[in-house]
Amino acid sequence: MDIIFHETETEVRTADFDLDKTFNCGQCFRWRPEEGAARSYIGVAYGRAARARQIGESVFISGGREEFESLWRDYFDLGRDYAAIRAALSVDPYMARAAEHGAGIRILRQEPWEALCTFIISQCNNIPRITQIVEALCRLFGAPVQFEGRTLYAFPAPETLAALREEDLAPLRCGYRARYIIGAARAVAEGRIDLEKLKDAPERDAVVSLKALDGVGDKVAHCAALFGLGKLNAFPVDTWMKKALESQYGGRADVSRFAPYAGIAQQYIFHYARSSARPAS
DNA sequence: GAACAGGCAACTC
DNA sequence: GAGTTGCCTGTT
Repeated sequence: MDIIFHETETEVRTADFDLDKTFNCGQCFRWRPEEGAARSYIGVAYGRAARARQIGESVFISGGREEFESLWRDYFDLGRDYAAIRAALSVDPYMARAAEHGAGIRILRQEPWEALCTFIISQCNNIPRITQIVEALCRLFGAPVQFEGRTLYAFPAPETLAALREEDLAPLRCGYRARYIIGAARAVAEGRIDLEKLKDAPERDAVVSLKALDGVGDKVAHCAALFGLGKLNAFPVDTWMKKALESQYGGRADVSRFAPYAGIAQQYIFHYARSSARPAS
């Protein structure tokens, strides 16, 4: 992997980074395709706005060395050897195909609160609507961030949402999830759950702590652990995964074969199952 | 109108 | 403990 610092952008050159797959494999909801530009996205993470665009095997991320080293290198998980992980995960023909198909996906290290909150919103919702609700949440309650003359919004802090009432979330049209969002925000803001601390806890303990929150079950807890706490062995099972596991392993999937990277295996399977069910984009 | 969408909790037996 | 049902809202 080569890192090249240009005047206003940092170039990451590697065969193992595919922006389209990384942003569209369902792990995040805050990177939007830039209109009129292919393979170019604008998003906000950790309160910083950026453009990420890809040309061939080069990904260009806005910002210089300081910003790249302090944020984007970790955010895009660029220190990890995904090719070696794919090889280790290829323990059966199906998994090998899924891994091959998902080459280039990187698990983003998102803000813990953002991951928890967006996956609470995701329950029983489709992706366009999740994106819409998350955007509205940020627009209404997030801090504005200027980027190239446009105003974007950071993900709202738990403290901000903790001060709201359920009715304040009515414009989001997120239904019964409003109660869960406020409840989780208060738990975080009041220190009843310490997400930063859970980053260092064993995955099993982190999942148990997350599930103590109202509205957080197995699936959401594993998503928050995988995408927000860096627990790469967390294995969220949603309806897509259920179908894929059922058809490939007869419902008796032995996830321990994928340790310690079951979460990455999950992303490969999820992406593979979904893209073979839809016309290629 | 009914069924469903990247679940969860409360309730049943 | 496995299975069922209501929940907000929007789309098909």
